[in-house]
Amino acid sequence: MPDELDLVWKALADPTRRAILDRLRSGPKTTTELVEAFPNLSRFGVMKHIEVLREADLVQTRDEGRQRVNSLNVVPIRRIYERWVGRFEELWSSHLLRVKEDAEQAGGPAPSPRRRRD
Amino acid sequence: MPDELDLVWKALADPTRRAILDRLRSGPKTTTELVEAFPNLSRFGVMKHIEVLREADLVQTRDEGRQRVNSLNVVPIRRIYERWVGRFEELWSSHLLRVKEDAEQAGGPAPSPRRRRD
DNA sequence: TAATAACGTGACCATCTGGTCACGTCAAGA
DNA sequence: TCTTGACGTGACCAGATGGTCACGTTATTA
Repeated sequence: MPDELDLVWKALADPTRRAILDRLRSGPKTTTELVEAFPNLSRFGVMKHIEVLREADLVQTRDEGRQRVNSLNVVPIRRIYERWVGRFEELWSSHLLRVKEDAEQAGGPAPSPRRRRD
Repeated sequence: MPDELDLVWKALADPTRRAILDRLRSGPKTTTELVEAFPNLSRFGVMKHIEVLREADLVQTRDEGRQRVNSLNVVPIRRIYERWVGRFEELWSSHLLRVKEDAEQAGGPAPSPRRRRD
């Protein structure tokens, strides 16, 4: 059952597209600026990725003269977190509860929840 | 450039696979139990999805007699949150500052982003 | 106006992906 | 033992995806 965030998930599935979003975190960029950031891809390749991101509403564009400015839209990422990742977050914190002594030693946010002794 | 979490992203890109993970949140399930949850798919279709999830380490399996028990592993989801979503979270909270009133309205069903520490 | 720089479109192709099926293996119970 | 039920493997197919290119349009600037 594809939900309405499916386009977003599909867009995020590609490493190049995630890299583009990473670049846009520091601020809007023109298409050529983005293209130059990926020397191993052609202009069209990058443009296609931008288009996919645009259809997922992860990137918004506005034309400025003869160039196009692409800016990041964080809302869909937030939605994915709220509606999906968050529910699993509850689960991994309850895991922490189960192995509480461990968690309190590790100090919580430490990336060492590897222990699953059940 | 595909990072080591690429398999996880790719696995999450499919709505059926996300649905499987959703089912596993309530506890481990045998393969046939999962198959029965998706009447519109054949057994092999579901099994292929499980295999993809297994390769991404999102699902762990153990054999019990002639049946196989599939259980959820939240660690990769947590990693994705920590290494990727979290960085955008900073961005959307600064956005929140900028359009604060809007954010407080829209923040309804959100599990209140309590984790903001780095 | 002419040249160039920035972007868009459509066609095209190889590979990946989601799905099916035929057939085979292994374990439990009559 | 023989049958049945649960799962696995490999082949196969249609459609999606990631990538290229030739060519066209629009806007700046000399």
